[in-house]
Amino acid sequence: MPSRSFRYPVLQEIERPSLDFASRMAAEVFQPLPTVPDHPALEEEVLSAWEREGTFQVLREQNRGGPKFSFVDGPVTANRMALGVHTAWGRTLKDVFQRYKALRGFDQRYQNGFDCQGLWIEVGVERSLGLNSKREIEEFGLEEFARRCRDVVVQSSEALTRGSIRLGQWMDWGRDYFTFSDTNIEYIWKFLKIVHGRGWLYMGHRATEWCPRCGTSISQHELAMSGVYQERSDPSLFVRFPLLDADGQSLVVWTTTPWTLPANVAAAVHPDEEYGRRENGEWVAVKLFPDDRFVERLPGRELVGRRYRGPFDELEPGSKVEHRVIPWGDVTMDQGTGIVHIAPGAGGEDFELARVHDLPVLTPVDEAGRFYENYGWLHGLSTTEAADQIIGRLGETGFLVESGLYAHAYPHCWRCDTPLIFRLSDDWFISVEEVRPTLLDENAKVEWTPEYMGKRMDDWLRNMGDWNISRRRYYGLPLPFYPCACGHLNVVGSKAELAERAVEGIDQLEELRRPWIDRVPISCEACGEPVHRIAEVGDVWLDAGIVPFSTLGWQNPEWIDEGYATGAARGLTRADLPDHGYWEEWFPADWVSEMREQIRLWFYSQFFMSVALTGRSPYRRVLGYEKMLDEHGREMHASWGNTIPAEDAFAQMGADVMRWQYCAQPPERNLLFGFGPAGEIKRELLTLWNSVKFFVEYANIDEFRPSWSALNLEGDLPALDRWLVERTHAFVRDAESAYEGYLTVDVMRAYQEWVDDLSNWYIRRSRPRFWEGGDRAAFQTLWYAIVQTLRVMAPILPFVTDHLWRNLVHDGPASVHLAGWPEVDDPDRDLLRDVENVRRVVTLAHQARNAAGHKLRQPLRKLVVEGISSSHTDEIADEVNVKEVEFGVVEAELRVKPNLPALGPRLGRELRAVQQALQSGDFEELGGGRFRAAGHELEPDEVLVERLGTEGFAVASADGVTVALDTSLDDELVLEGRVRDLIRQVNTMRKEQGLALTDRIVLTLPADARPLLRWEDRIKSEVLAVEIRVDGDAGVSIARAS
RNA sequence: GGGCGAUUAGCUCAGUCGGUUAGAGCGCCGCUCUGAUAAGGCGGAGGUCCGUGGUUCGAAUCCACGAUCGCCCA
Repeated sequence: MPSRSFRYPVLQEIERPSLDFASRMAAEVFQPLPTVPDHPALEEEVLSAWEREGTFQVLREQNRGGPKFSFVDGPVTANRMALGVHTAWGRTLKDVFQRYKALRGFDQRYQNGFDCQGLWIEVGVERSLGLNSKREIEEFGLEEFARRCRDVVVQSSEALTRGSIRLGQWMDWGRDYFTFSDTNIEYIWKFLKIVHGRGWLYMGHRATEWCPRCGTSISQHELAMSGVYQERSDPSLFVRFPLLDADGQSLVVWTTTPWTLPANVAAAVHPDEEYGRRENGEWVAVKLFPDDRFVERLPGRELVGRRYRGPFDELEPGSKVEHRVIPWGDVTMDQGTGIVHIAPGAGGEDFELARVHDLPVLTPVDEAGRFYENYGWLHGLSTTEAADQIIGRLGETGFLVESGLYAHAYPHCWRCDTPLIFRLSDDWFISVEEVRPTLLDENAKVEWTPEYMGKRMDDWLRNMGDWNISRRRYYGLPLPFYPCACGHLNVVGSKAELAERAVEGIDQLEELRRPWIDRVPISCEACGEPVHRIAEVGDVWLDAGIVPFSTLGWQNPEWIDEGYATGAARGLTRADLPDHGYWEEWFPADWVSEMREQIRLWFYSQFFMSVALTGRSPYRRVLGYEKMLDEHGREMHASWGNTIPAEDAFAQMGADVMRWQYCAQPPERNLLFGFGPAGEIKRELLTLWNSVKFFVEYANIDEFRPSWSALNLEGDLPALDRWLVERTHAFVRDAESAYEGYLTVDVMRAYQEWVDDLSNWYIRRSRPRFWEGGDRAAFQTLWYAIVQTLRVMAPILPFVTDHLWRNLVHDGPASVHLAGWPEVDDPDRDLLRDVENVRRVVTLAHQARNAAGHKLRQPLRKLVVEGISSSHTDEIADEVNVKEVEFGVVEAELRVKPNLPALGPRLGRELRAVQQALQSGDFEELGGGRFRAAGHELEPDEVLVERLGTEGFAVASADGVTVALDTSLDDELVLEGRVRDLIRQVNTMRKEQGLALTDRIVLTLPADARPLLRWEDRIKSEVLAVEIRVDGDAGVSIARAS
């Protein structure tokens, strides 16, 4: 191939910070590397270097004014006292892409956020205080309770920050947003007021999932959190409802919630399904009991309207109800009886049916899930306590047909794990109907990775109900709703408005929070009478969803330094409240990333709020990722002992290894995280480490001094060096497109292939050039390739890359993270392909050697290669240890195979005959690479020619390439083989005796080794011997020369 | 019940547009190379590509039906 003049690319020169100048000048040599890196130790060193040199600040300064990359961090709930390895996954991804964008010169905000309110925090405090109900919290005192909650946030945010820094995450620590700041709360108030202005806000009475322990309803998206649905056994009851107008006949219903039976008002049948009456008078759906005998059959619609006696009509609420049969198209025929017990006060769909059919609504249990007084003997019992008694009672009254147990997935409270019940409650909602079409349109513009997550969002947006925003709790956003007896709903939109309209109590308002805010009544804007706030607090996802507005200063007229640090956040952060111009610059986010369950949580809440306020999505692009499991694929549970605290992972594998594990993971699959995979990763990292170690050892010996500023050398490079440079450029390009696609897994794949090429081809091929020294091109090329790769991998492995960078780059940027992204030319793909071919040939030749039983140390005469050509004959000869490489026809039995992609379309059905003829050797050679078989003439590009073995040759074939190794030996070859054996033996001895690479020796050989002295010079130079002595019948021995 | 996805070696997973002998890593066995390597290379054992049917010269790949698992919704 034509020699190609190579030009080193000009690398971006960046002035390095002066504070490091002195220490750089002192480092005159490369620091020798230990055999194995101690990741945790070197990471601590790098962390202190970053700290000492202010590397992150320098980076931000360097990129100031550059193009903007807007990332908004989803807040992490500040309730845990240590970083978890699953949180570290997300934080790693966020950090990787921020670091990548920083290398590309992007200006970024780097604001971290904490979620500070809501049940998660409350429940933790309740536990630590030993409180177990809302009543006990109120007795404890809401003021002190609020302070305890804040303490949790303070401690947790410190712990999470420490862990994140250790992970290598670069954020603007100290300017974090805390969602419990008054500023954040005020922004939500503003949002709610706008929403109210559009008429979307309403108080609804509906059945919702309810946690009896927390005493609050649970929203649809809280049900989406992982761990909510758990397997559980419930009673399975078949219950008889006697028909009033037909003696001896009854409807049979099936239920798994006995406690709802006292609230029964109706029974639903499918109007179009067939129902049958058994001999004993029981009506059920025919389809569900196909083997039963029925004395009468009716379509469901003819049962509609019939009245029956309720199961607990002896209790006051049931006695007042006229129980009847209603039609319902959603009655399913897969389990139960086909007749559904309807209790509108205790079931979601039941409640909807009550509206349609104008049914009475019975609410059997209170906030704590206990029966109300008018339920007589059930009064005060919890739903589970009541179940047994209800079943017993049904047995006594003859209503019970059958009882058993039923295992199913049942929802539990996402925080306290209590089984949820359905309960009617008054909750505040935001209607979504009007904005739903815009939500769908906007979501279609968002680029989701993986794509199916966007579809999930779309499904959710299509099907979600109105947003239940109220919670009957304490430590949360105070909903600014002041309903007046006059019928007017006052919604306060800001602290200033509150102060203006306050009737009293404004002076004691420490924070916009219960209990202080509840002491501030305002005057009704309609009638002027004093009105009080409702007691409810807001859904935490309002807190997180407003972040793209509250932290960026939306509609804020003037920038306020540290203006975000208000209320409970005062003293915790120095975050500013920017002005509206800033918001315009940074909104919407270019990219956000969280785990998949956030689709219905944070991805949704901010999306909803943003579309409501601006008509636009708050983000352009999303990276979602799946779940973390242990290395065997099981869920991580503290009780199973398979959780890994991030602290342990930092100490035992190191942050880079963790980050590798996270980044090697395709986001659409669950991550199997653990120490086993970490061990593999450590081994893989070793290859790069050892490559650098190799470079450092010989560069020190050779006193090689790379120069960052003189990288733009011109001139021809030896072919192998040119190849490594092109190979590295190809890697840079591949990594670049992987990063741009937000797929770290592709960066890792490209890196692993590159390292293999570096270590198992370039370095292995080049070793003698480094031993001999003086080959500037070799050192320069290896240095260049490693240094470029460090830059590419710096976002993923920020510690080990910087550690190596600081050792290798003496006059360039002080840190790899300040070095920018390598600018490279398009790689020479022809050259890369050529070397790939060489490696294919070498692999085949090694196979052939293996088959022939000749060790690689034994030189052979000739290798013949057919089916491929290459200019790299010397390299092949050297790798295969043969004297001669010949490209041409292998003199051996032909094997011809059809080239299917070429022949298939042309021959169609005839192909099979040709294939068979070729396989059985029934073909004619026409010359020029053409063949005739089964009556068809085959062109050269329509066949693949391979060769089978032949006398005196070892042959190997694959994919149309054949190599034949001449296996005959002569005295000369045998002698040379012995020489190589000896060299290897001596070098092993050198190593065993601990000689330095540069030590010279005196070699003593036994007499029978005398013939080897024909190669004396070669032996001397390869084992660094100054003298070879021959000494009778002693063995081989060495001594260090003085 | 509806939707989405998956099912490939002992384990974890690749497998491009339908194409020749279905691959990798780890683990196991044998051999080998080594002057950076605790690595590397070569070979072996190990496969009902979930099943059935279809389309096609040709199916792990496309289509249909079914099974199992996971996730989401109800």
